[in-house]
Amino acid sequence: MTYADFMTSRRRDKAATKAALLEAARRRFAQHGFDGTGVRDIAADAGVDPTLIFRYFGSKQDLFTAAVHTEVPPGLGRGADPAVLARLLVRDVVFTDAAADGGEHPLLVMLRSAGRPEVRARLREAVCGDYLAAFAEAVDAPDAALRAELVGAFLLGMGLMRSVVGTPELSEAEFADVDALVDAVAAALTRP
Amino acid sequence: MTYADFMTSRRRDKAATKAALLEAARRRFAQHGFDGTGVRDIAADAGVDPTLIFRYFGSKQDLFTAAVHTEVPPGLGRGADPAVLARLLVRDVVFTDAAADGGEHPLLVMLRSAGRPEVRARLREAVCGDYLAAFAEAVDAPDAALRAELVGAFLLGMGLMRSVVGTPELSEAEFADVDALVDAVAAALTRP
DNA sequence: TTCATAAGTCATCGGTCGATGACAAAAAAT
DNA sequence: ATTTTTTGTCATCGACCGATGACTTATGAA
Repeated sequence: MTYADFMTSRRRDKAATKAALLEAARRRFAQHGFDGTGVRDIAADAGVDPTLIFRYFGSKQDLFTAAVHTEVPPGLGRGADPAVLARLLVRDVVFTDAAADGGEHPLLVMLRSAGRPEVRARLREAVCGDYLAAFAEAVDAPDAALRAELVGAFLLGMGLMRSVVGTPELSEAEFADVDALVDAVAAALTRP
Repeated sequence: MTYADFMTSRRRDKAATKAALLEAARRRFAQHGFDGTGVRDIAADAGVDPTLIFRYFGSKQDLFTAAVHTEVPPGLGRGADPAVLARLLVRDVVFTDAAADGGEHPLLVMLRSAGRPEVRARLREAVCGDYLAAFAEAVDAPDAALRAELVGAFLLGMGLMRSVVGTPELSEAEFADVDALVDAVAAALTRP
């Protein structure tokens, strides 16, 4: 049931309105970036009056922040094997189903709006703090941090190829198609 | 000698003005994206009147197109070893000196403005046609195209980590620091 | 020196943007 | 049934943006 359908049956539901705005914002921001998206666009997608954005979120920037707020790392335990960590992340964030999960992954959404300094700072924070730290700890080498960043580069690049560049093979691929190759790359980067 | 210095000594030079606009545009677009950059910003950086953009390039969009116009692939010969091809590209496009070369590499500039459909189309064209094709030809495997895209993802991801995310190790690294690791990844992806 | 033209400047337009505050209507409380 | 509070709507503002056309000034040929 879409939000519009909902509004025809039961009207005036603050929580549902906010949720609809958040999902619409995530989609718009992911596709067109922060600057390329207007509050009127988001509101139209959500079937809602544009001014509700300011009432409920304060500003367009605050709505963006709320939309890309990522609930920290999933269940990636520290100290695990870096290669399985990489495969886990590829499965869960790179090959996440954008249609099902209420929009694209926050990291990719931020990536498309990285022109804004605050967004870039938050992105760096999320990538380095939440994700790369786990890798760097798990790698046993003098240049562990560099290797971790290279693993991150590979994953981010895959997400980019799929959702931004739209390269033919990767866009259509399933996780199983790349599992072995991801494992090989992660092994090459984490085993000295 | 900057353009401003030039203007104080010898004035009214169409070619120099166009060049200054192109360089300023490349820098601004790379840092803030197409939507985040105004014609007045570019003109101010170039020390030039904003209306000259329209006189010399037609529109902001046309200036962008001219700024990211990439002079096709460098000297990457077909049929070479994929691993040395990868290292060559990493050295020449990922680790290109943004300060020296008149701004960032066109691919990264486009990446930051990928919200616009025309830009995304041109980016896909450049990535797939000019770069990945050479890889796919050189790889001898049934899934050569997919492997080539994964190599591309790795390179693009590295560029992104350096210029957008600003990850600490990769941002400060020299080509020599990653040469061996890049070679290892390329080998893992291209040798079955 | 004069004058034609190339190069740069100025004033301004219409449109869109984010944001505000006054207002209307629907639920909920009394 | 009346009042209160929540939820959504409307009109509009000031700022900025890309773009245009008329105007001014420098340059180089005659």
